[in-house]
Amino acid sequence: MPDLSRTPDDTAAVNALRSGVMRLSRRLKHQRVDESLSPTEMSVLGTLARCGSATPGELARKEHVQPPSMTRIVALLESKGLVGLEPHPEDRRQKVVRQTELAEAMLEESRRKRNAWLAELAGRLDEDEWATLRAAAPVLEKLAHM
Amino acid sequence: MPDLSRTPDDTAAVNALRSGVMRLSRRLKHQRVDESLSPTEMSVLGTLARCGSATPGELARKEHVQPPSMTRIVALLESKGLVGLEPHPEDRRQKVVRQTELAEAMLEESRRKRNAWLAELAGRLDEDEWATLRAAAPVLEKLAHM
DNA sequence: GCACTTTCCTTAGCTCAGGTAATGAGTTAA
DNA sequence: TTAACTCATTACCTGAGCTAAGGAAAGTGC
Repeated sequence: MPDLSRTPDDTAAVNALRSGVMRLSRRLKHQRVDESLSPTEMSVLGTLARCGSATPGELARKEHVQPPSMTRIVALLESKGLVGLEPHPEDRRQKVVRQTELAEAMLEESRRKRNAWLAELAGRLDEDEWATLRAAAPVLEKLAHM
Repeated sequence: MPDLSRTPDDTAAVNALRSGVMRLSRRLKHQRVDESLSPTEMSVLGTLARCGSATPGELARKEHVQPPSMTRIVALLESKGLVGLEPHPEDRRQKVVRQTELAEAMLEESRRKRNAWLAELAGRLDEDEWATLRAAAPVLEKLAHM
C-alpha cells in the first residue's frame, strides 16, 4: 500500500499530468525532425544509442510495444539504413539490432533541431518553470519505464 | 531570442522530456478509465469541465486537433450522452457543446480510478521525485498550450 | 534420440484516431 | 446583392498500434 499521506489532493496533479502529457505528445509528433520517422522510431534509435544493441524482443519490451509492431519498426529503420541486423551469436531465433553511423549522424542533427524548438518554448517559460521541467524530465522517464 | 544562458546542456533534458512524454503517453492510453473513451475524448471532457462550454472550433484549437476530427469526437461524445449540442445564440453556423451531468459523474469516477493508478506508481517513487512531478504538471500543461 | 513445449520473430488482417480535400450553410463586406 | 470568408461537416486516406496465427530454433522429459 503506497504512502497515503501524499494523496490528499493529488487528484489535481494527476489530471494536469495526464492532460499535459497527452497534449504535449500530440504536439511532439508534429515536431519530428525527420518527417519520414515516427516518434516511436526515433525513440528506438535513442534506445539503441543508449544500449548499443538489442534484440527486437528487448526493444519491444523497452518501448512498451508488442513484438509484431517492433518487427515492422525495425524493418522500416533497416530499409532506411538506420539500423543493421546481425545474427544472434548464441540463439539463431533471435537477431541483434545495431544502429548505423547514419543513425548516429541523424540523431546528432535531430538533437540540434530539437534544441532550437526547445529554446523557442523555453524562452516563454520563466526560469523557475524551466528548472522545474528539467528536474521532472528524468522522473518522467522513470515513470514511463515502471 | 530566448535566454541563451540556459541552453548549455539542455540537450539531455529535452531528450529525456521528449522520450518520457512519448512513452508515458503510450502507457496512459492503456490506463483509460472508460474503455470506450479515447484519451482525446477524455481530454475534451476535461476542457469542457474547465471552460463550461465551447464551440467545436474552439475545442479543436484547444486540443490541437483539426476541425473534422473534433466533429467526430463531439459526435461520439453526444451519442454516448456525455455532451449536449445547442444552437449558437449569435451565429447559426456554429454550435455550443456543453457537458451533461452524466459526463460530470463519469469524470468524478474516472478521477477516483486515476488516483488509484497514480498511488500505485507514486508508491514506487521517493518523496522528492513525486514532489518534482507534482510541480512539473502545471508547467507541462502550460507548455502543451503554447 | 525423439516428441512436446516454449520462446522468438514474423505474417496477415483489423482497428482506431488522426489528417486532407471538398461541400454546404451562414455571415460579413463591397 | 453579390463576393469572399468562416464554421462545421462529409468522404476518404494514412499511420501506428493491436491480436491471432504460423514457422523456426531451443529447451525438456522420456
